[in-house]
Amino acid sequence: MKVTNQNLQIDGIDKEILRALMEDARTPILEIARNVGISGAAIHQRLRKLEKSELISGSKFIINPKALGYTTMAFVGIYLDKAMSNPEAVKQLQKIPEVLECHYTTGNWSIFIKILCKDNEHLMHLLNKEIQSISGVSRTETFVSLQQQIDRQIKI
Amino acid sequence: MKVTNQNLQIDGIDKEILRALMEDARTPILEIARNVGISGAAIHQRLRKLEKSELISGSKFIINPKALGYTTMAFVGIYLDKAMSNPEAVKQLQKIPEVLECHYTTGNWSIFIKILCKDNEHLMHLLNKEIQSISGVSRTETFVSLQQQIDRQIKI
DNA sequence: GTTGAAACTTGTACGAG
DNA sequence: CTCGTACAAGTTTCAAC
Repeated sequence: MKVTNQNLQIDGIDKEILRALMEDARTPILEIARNVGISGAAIHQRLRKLEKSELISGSKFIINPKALGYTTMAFVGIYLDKAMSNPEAVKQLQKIPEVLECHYTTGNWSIFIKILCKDNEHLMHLLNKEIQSISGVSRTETFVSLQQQIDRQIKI
Repeated sequence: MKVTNQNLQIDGIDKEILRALMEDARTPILEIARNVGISGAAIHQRLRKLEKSELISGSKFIINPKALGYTTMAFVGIYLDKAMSNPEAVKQLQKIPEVLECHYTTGNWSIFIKILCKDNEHLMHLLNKEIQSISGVSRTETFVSLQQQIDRQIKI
């Protein structure tokens, strides 16, 4: 079965390859080849095709933030003064390493971010000192994640 | 119960290893060794130590959802009826592949999720058909991410 | 902790079906 | 698109420092 998305053609074998690598980026090509039942060279060539298309945007080691003492995740909705340009605020947020995601969203807030901190004190410092001190930020609304029950990529 | 290992000792070399692998999980050990200036065997041993500690929770290929036609990311705050148990709702959300993250948060909402969809029609379907039909869900509030400007892991 | 070397496994290129 | 082969490169183990 072939699925066409834009100009990209991904068949079942490509999906197998991606699924294996999405789970563990260091899975050897030859191991995938054995599981799928075609030669390593074929897998290799398909991988190159997939990389050349923009389907694969990289591979990453995932570190466990808890092991580093980062136990508190929170989402913060940020209100900006009308005069304040969004890109300028993002530039400032970029400098705060605890900011993991930053979105320009519809709705109440100008900016919506995900942050990771060590404890409540750390969270308070981030909110009151780091984020509130960015010029243009007028107000924030914070939601602490008590537990993350799902964390995954889109299914292929 | 396992206690998070706070007395983990990470030196500069470990950090170099992690930084290289966080950027590209397929970076060869020997390449890291050359950059750091110690032998491949030493890097290998350190990596095993890091993997045995719970600092590394895996490695993943990152696929670009846009190449699959998923262009719209949104956050949805979900209100649950008081009678509804959170775990049951999460179980239902787990079945929806477009739900990438699910958090139990403080604040207005019982559940806060991140979803990825192909277009506005798809988004509407998810909200009105998939999510609203979960028993116990009373109301939702949606924030569409028009642009994601930051996406990264915690700095080490 | 680190090392180099040995033994083994993978990655990659290429010609051919 | 796939394969087999062949060589380069990376991984893993281990005795020894």
